[in-house]
Amino acid sequence: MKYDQNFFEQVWEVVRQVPHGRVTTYGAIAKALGSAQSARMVGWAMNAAHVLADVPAHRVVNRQGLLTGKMHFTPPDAMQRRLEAEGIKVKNDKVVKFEQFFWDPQKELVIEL
DNA sequence: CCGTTGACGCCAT
DNA sequence: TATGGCGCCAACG
Repeated sequence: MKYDQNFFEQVWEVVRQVPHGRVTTYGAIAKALGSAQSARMVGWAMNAAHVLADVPAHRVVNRQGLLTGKMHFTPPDAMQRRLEAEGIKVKNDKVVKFEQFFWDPQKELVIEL
C-alpha cells in the first residue's frame, strides 16, 4: 500500500472497487488497509462517505452480514433496497448467503492511488 | 487538552 | 449457541 491520504480516502478507495452484486465487511476493509483492529474506523469513514455518490456504502456490512448501517441511510430501507436491486437477498436486515457474495478486498483489491 | 462516542470484532462467560 | 465486556483509533464537543 502506498497511499498517504486520510484514512477515509483509503476506505473509500476500497469500497469504490467492490464489484456490483457483491458485498464486503468493515473488518475486511480495515485488514486490507493494515488496520485490522480498527474496523470501527471503517464505519466512521462510511458515515463521512455518505455524501459521496461514488462510494457504495450499502455494499459494506458487518461480519455477520447484518445491515447495521441501514439506519444511516435515507430512507433507512435504501440500503436493503439497493442490495436487492443488485441481486442480493436481504432477510431480516441480514444478507442471505452472505459468504457467497462476500468480496475479499485483501484478495482481489488492487490499490494504485 | 481530555473524555465520550461509534455503520466493529474478538474473546471470555 | 447467545450475551456481555474489552480493545482500537480517529473525530467531536
